[in-house]
Amino acid sequence: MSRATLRDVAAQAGVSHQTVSNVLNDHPSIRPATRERVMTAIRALDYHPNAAAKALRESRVTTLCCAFYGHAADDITDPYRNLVQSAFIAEANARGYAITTAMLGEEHPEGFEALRTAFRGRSFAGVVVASTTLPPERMRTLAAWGVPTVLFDRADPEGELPSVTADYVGGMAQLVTHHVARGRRDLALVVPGDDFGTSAVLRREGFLAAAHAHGVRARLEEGAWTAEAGELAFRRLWGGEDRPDAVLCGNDRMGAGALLAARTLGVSVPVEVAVSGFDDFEFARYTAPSLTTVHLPHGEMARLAVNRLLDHLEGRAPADESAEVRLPVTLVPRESA
Amino acid sequence: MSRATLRDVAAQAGVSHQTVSNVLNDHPSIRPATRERVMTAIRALDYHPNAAAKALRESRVTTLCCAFYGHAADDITDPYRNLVQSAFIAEANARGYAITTAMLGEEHPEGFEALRTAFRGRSFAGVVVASTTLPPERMRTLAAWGVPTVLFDRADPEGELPSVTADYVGGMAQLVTHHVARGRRDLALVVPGDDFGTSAVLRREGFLAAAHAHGVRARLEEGAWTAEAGELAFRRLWGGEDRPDAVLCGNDRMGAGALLAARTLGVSVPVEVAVSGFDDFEFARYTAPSLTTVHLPHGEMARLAVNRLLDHLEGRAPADESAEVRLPVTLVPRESA
DNA sequence: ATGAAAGCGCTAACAC
DNA sequence: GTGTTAGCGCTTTCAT
Repeated sequence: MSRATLRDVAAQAGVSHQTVSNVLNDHPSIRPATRERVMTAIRALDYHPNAAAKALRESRVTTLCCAFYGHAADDITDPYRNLVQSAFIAEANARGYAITTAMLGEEHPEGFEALRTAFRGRSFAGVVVASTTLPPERMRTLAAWGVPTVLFDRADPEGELPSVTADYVGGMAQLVTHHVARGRRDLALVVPGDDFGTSAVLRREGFLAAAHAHGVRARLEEGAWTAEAGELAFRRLWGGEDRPDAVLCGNDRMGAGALLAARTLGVSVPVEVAVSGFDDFEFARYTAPSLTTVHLPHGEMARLAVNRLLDHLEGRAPADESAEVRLPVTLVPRESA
Repeated sequence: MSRATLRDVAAQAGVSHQTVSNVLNDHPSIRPATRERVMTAIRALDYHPNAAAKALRESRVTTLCCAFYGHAADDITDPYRNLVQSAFIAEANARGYAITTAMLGEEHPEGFEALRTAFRGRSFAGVVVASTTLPPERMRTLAAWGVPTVLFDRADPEGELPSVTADYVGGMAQLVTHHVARGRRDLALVVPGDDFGTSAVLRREGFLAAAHAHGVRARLEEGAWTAEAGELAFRRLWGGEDRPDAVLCGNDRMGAGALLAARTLGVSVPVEVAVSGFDDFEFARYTAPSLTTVHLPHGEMARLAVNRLLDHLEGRAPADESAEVRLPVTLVPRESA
């Protein structure tokens, strides 16, 4: 039932186990007849090579790790993960690699230790870390550990680790321009504050710069990346005397939360206030009103990240290996703004 | 930088490599002093055991596969996957196993071959297949291949493979009772038709039985598990002369789609028609109106599935090993019904 | 073109 | 208690 080995195949085919190995690895100069005989035996015995033995002998790993970093509580339902992971898996599989997934966060530092152990123990060859908030110290640690890494959705401030990101600054600028073009003059952006996330910082900077360029008022309101945080932030903004006429949210989940708050408070969107998100996840179409947002090419980003990692691992890395690759984004106007 | 082996540690500690192995595996009767010396050497050399060598020697695998089955296009953004996978990973890690993830679907039959190859090649010890639509033939195949399997969200009609599901019938009954209690008398259920999914079949049966018990009208409208399908189904139902007064959807994504259709058509929910979903995903709170639904304990289901698989693999399987474990669900009334 | 020998890093036997 | 021997299943020399 379970195990046929190379030698079993060899015996069955009447050759040495070596020859079987050669057939399997498409070695040149195997006689077609031999090859055929071996293949028949392989099929007859339903032989499948033992991955561990192969890995051990070749000291070569064909597994990649896909690590998500964040607060478990916040991110466990984050819809962008599906898309990202699906693309990782598809792309890695296409290049002959398997994917293991890890969940990382400062609340569970043992996760990092486990990652290190797994890497040193040759359980995976390299990692893509998907996160908007990975602390720079962690990047330094990964680099120091020598783990081949590609950052996803987050650049390395030191420029040491390669990364794949989107044009957050440009996206925010497009959004601000859109709001201003529709007559908004008092914009508020809800984003996490000091969360180590250049992603948040860039969204903030893009927002402030664009608002300034247009000569409109710009203010910031703090909120985590969750729907609930968007809800609370909107309530705070609306609770004051001095209400903005557009509430931009750092992502779509927050946008959905803000829309709920508006609805609960009886605030008409987009008449009284415009609301926008960022990311363009599936349900941005299904909020009421539907959510104006910026589309990030998450699938493409994920494919790119995997390919950069694999190019590095397979030694065909380009010159700009540690650079940040920043993909363009597109404004998606809907009903909310 | 990269590799210290058992023998390096042994040399450093001045013992045989076996002793190091014994220390690592907490063998009885190692002198504390020796142990201490070995541990110091391990730390000094930053030694981490090679997973492949260990696996090869022990012919024991500590990786589990988490396979999602479905139309890639439909399911790639399915929010329930996050939750399920996070729970898989957390639970498996807690018991010392890693998780690889695979995406399966009939459009890519080579995925099944790859799964088989990986299993036979001892890349993973067992699999949890998450799917509402896995065809029974595939179950038979997995069973025939001898892959230790636990089905998630889908029972085996033959009762051969163990499964973890939720009480779809009971959930639908609760939902129907809820609608009827609020005066609805003409209920339509949108679910996939002949999709091999007992999950769909059970939802359908629960619906029909409950409606019949309450003596109200019940009809079926076909639609896949996506938001778009919910949208289209609602439009069809509303396009006819004979409109229902409640539209029950097979899941929340469809429910969100139905709500969008209602809004677009100017139909007031829940005044003119009630709408409900099933699953209770994050955004059920954020649709407008918020979506009445049935909460499935996905996290608990996932933990259970992993534990059943591991109990089986580790030989501490209970008597009812191949049974379906069906978890209770709870009605979550919101604004839409 | 094919076979024999060696060894990847580890653990399970048994000997000392 | 600790060391020696053997071998998990495979690929890489090197002979033939």
